[in-house]
Amino acid sequence: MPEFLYKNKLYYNPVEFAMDRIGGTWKMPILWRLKDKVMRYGEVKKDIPHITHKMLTSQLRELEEEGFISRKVYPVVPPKVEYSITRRGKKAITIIDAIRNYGLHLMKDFGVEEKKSVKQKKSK
Amino acid sequence: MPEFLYKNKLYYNPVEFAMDRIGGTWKMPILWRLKDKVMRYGEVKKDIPHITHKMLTSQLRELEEEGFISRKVYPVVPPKVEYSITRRGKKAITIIDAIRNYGLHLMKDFGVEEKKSVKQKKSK
DNA sequence: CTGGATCCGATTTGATACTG
DNA sequence: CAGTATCAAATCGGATCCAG
Repeated sequence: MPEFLYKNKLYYNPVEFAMDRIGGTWKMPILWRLKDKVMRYGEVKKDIPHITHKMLTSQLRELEEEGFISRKVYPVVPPKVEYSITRRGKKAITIIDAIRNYGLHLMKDFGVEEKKSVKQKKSK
Repeated sequence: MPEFLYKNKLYYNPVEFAMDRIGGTWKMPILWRLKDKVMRYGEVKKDIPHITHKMLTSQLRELEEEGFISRKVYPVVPPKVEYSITRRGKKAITIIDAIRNYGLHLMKDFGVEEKKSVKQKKSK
């Protein structure tokens, strides 16, 4: 089994490495929203209603540090900050799209309905 | 944003649903090993050296409960248990393969060597 | 408006001991 | 050999307050 270190953490396979970069609950949803538009902090926050302030800032920070998005600060008052996707981030969109489609397939397979406020199973 | 319930947990998108089924540190590596062969508990354990006994049993249990693998117990002493991949698990292999390839791409992009050599850490 | 820091409970994971 | 139980450590996430 291949194993390697990155940022002082030991990884056992490429899947784990990829998931540490763009995995977790929020990174993919954030990247997905930035895939074809520049957005301000508040816009992203509004677009992902359930994310907390703490999680959004920390996840944006990590995505920026690892080069998936870029951050542009306008020196105005009040502050204005715009986030946009980078080339590396665009590459991630490809796999996110694949995972998303697989997720939709799985939901169907498990009989889960993708509808707001509806919590029932589909009869087979 | 679509949202739905499954097993009393609230999901906000298909990606999150998929990752909850086959994500985490160990599920994909386990499925990957079972993709074309039947293996006993001890064989999987040996093949994934760093996984702890507790994590392997719990992850195998979850994968079984959600239909990605099946478990066959031989009523002998000492116990013999074989794990094999199901149709649903095979479907997962497709996306795992894609994520794995993306991970390899990312590693190259980040300049990480897929060898047991110790790579230099980056400052945060 | 954006972001950082702190407290703290919840969840996850590892180590270890025990069982048939 | 395969699996279960328990305790403790580590990590994660939410709420809240402060700052430029």
